[in-house]
Amino acid sequence: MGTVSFRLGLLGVAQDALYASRLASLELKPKHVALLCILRLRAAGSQMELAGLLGVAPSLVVLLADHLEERGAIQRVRDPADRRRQSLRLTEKGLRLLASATEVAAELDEELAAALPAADRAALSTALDRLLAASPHRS
Amino acid sequence: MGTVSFRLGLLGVAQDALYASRLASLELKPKHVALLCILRLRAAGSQMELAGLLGVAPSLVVLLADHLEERGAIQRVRDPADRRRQSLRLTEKGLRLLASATEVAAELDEELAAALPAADRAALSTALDRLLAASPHRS
DNA sequence: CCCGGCCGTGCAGCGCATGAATGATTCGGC
DNA sequence: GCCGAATCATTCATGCGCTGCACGGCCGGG
Repeated sequence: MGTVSFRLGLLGVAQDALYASRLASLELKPKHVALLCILRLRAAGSQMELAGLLGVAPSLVVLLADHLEERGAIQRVRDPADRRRQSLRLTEKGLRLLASATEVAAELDEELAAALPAADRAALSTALDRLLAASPHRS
Repeated sequence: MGTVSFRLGLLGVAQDALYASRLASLELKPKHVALLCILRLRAAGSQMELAGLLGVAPSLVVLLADHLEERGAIQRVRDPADRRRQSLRLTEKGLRLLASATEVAAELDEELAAALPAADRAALSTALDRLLAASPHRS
């Protein structure tokens, strides 16, 4: 199996599971972090838009947002221009929560780095960046 | 989110889902391919061992092996030395099936390569190799 | 020979995610 | 200005992958 995509899938799924377990103490899942991450750099217009960016069904965004709202990490604000839409806003608490989640990911990075020469680390990072930028649901 | 692990997880999960959908025509899932892949380069001693290598529960290996056996891709052979164990053997048909699955993955690689300079491609490949080699369930 | 432990297997349950149905809201045609 | 079609958020029922547990067959030491 010399294919990149297959190995990328294997490692990615494993990494996702690992990250999920480490995230348990924060009572979050990777998908929640992804949502917060998107909100941080581009304030979302609607949940539909988020569903597209995340690549999941709109009904799932509802559940994710519910959980984050209960936690006080985000606010649901009815768009005054179009009262069907809910604009999700990141709160201070949400920003701190995202920082904690990022911290956890940084710890994983260190463990990953232990098995990877510094040169490979940088190359991997830029490669992932470019793939993510070209990905259908970019973030 | 500058962390490598998080982006690796995102892309990996997406790639896995994409690969799964492309694999539908072969009536296989990525986990099946992973199993075949392991069998190809190290003939497995027991299903327990495979469960460890795949990082899944032993009862799942049963289902995966069932499906592959019905397809004639593998054979279950009772280990004569220890009749509790089942030695899984890759058949000719299984080898061809794995080749088809690899072909599908290669097509995905081309699509991936379209968004990635050749230099990055090679760097990504070696990085994934090293991470996989250092991974708890190495294959 | 028997008993504790391991292997494979069947089964029930859990969690994530989807798709269809509902209700509220907006927009376009006339 | 009104009415039907389209859109958004939400809920619910469903499917599916995976796990944990219990059972039966099989091994090795006492």
